[in-house]
Amino acid sequence: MITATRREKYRVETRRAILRAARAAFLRKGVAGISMRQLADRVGCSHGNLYLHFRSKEDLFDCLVEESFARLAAALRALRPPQRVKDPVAMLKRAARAYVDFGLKNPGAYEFAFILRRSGRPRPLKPHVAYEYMLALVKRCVAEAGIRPEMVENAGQAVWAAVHGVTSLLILRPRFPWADREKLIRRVIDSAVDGLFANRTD
Amino acid sequence: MITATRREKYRVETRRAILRAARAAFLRKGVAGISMRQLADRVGCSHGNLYLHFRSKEDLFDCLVEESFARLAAALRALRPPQRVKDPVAMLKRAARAYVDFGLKNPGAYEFAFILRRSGRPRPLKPHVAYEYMLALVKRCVAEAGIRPEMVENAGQAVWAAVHGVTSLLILRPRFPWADREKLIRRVIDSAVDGLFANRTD
Amino acid sequence: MITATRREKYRVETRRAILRAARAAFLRKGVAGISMRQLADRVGCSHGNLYLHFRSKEDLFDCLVEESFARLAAALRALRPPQRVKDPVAMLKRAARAYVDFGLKNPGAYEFAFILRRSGRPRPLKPHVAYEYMLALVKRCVAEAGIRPEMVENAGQAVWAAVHGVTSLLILRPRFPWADREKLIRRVIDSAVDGLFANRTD
Amino acid sequence: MITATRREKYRVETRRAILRAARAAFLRKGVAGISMRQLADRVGCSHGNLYLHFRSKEDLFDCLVEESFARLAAALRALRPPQRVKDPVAMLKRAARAYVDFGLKNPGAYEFAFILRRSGRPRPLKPHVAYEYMLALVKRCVAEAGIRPEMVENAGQAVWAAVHGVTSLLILRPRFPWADREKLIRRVIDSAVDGLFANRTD
DNA sequence: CATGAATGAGAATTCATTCAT
DNA sequence: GATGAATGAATTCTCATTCAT
Repeated sequence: MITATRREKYRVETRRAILRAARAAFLRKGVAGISMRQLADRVGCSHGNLYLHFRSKEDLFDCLVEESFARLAAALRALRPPQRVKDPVAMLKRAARAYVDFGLKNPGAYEFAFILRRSGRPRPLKPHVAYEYMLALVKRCVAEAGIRPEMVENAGQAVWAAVHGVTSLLILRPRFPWADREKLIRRVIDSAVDGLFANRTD
Repeated sequence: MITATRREKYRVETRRAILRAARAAFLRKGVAGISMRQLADRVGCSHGNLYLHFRSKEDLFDCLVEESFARLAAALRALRPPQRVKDPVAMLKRAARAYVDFGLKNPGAYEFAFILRRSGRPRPLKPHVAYEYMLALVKRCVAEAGIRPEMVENAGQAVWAAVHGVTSLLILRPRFPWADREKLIRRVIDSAVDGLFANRTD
Repeated sequence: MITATRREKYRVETRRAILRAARAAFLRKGVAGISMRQLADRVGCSHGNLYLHFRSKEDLFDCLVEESFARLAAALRALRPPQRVKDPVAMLKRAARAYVDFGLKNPGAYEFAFILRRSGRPRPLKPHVAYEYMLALVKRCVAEAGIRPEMVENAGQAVWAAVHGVTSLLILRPRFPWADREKLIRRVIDSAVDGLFANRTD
Repeated sequence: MITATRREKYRVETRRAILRAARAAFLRKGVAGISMRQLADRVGCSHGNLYLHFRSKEDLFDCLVEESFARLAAALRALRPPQRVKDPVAMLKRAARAYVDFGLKNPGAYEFAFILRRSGRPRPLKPHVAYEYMLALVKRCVAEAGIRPEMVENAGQAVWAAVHGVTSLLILRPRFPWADREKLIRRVIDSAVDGLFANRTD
């Protein structure tokens, strides 16, 4: 029925509007810093309405986190799949860059996904698409360089650590007098990736 | 007077007990997730009592942060001062390592210093002893390598970003299947520091 | 819509009930002597509910003050407008009498308007309809008597002071052994008004 | 014993210091606006100490009120006793003026004595020295003028009402744009006193 | 005598959530 | 489906008061 479809569409739109407003509001004021009432005001609906779309504030928060992961996955999927890459080193740098860019453009999502703790319950041990994607690229680099196969995981984790470091610092301390964000990001990525191919004896 | 001394001692002990309990509680539940009343319960005193030692919840949090910075500063002061170092590159690596080690041994302190936010407002811009210490070392490296003086700050920040990355990931995700923490730390540091001396054209 | 109207009506009723209870409670216990919780108990609703109608306790108090002024204004508007009065002296006495009568018939309103203070801060400078009305009458008397124009304000304030004196004393000290309230009021007003036309050299 | 005397002296001094500070503080911030702690700070002693001199905050307040009455009585006693006055009319005006001056110089005391309500308990029906003093003067005027003896009380109350009016208004509304306080006071008093001798038929 | 640590009741206010309309 | 009035628990923080030292 058309009516049902329309309604459904409307429902989805409202839900999206809520999520969008919540993302922005939580980002600026913090999760605890925004009330359901204030959120409803920003959405332009009654606060009671929010409960027709989300069971609770926590549920709304959970949806945002999930959405965040989905966004990050999409950002990485927009790059060429690792298997078809010709220059894996360059590609690894581009992937790392995409990761950082995602974090800076979606700081709220990044915080939800990689920084914030949920009060009480332990963080779920989800596999990170991002990490797995970079790991796949690192594997592709094995042939090209002196990376011993047993070091692949370690290498991938090192790259992840570095990019996470620059991303999270830029997000958490936006007012620190960073010399040049652009150059900083490039340098961190270059060092981390190039360092993979240095001769190590450990 | 003996009485005064005893009182003072008692005061300090209570204050410490509060700080200890607050550190643990804030870490587990988040700053916004614990109320002064709950905190008082954990300390074993009345909630009004907390306000005899700290002007407000925010003040209490700030004290924890400051304490954390002080601990980190002490850990770095145990190293040789930058001016007297003979091999600054090696020293930079050792400093970075000390930084990571401090974070892993004092995860709570590290979180307070570099990860947690006061609810809402951005944290004031305090100088980081850690960053400044490493920056001083990077400056000492200028003569040795191709670091252009105007890039010193950028270089220091890149090193900080990398070490912060590995430290915070290891703290926040202790159950992630890290391949080898020891090697991971070394690799991140080596890459970050060695990367400073690579030829760049940016 | 009927529903909306009903709701609105209900809202207004609740608001009125709160104002009524607050007026009584504040008068008996003082503004600082009644808490929002106690007030809610007297109204018969939750204390949270009060905040749906008034932003704060201060706001509630201000509404009561404003209401009082409005009532007094209405009482004076029932008299002939100053411009059309033929015998301004008699009219001034009648206005003064109306002022006193209002105070005695609405002691609560009078207290809110002219006696009670918001805790701490001085009350904002509102124009007093009562004072302005009497001032206008005094101006009309200028032609008739030896009141120098530059003394008009002073004269008006003197009349106000006298009528306020008798009104407030009768309200605040109802059990004082007043000889004869009626004669007292008349005497105070007569003296104050007649005194305006006495020859003074100051 | 000398020691006991000295101690007693010290005690009295401290008590006085507390009363002095309390009078000033209550006046500026209101009774509910100052806490015992803040008061102790202003006195320069511990808050616990206050309780060695006054059983409670209310007790302290009561003492202030009593002191206020005593001060007013002293201010009036400084004038010539009514019986020995030669020109009772002039003296009545001077007494009225002394009353107003006392109020303006001790606004806190005046508020305590004549304006404020105690929460709950009704105001004690103490005889007012001030009123009685003025009443005595009015009696002395009887011979001089056409005041019928049975109107003496009424006349005295009318004068009191007028002077109370100007005093309390000047105290409660210090920011009102009074034209000229000095002339206002004089006019109110003159009108009230002179009005006593006007021919009335009531 | 004086101190000040401690208490616990209570202040104003905000919040997430429910539910009759 | 949407509204918004109502709730009551929870929040931070202040206060008068007590009492061991």
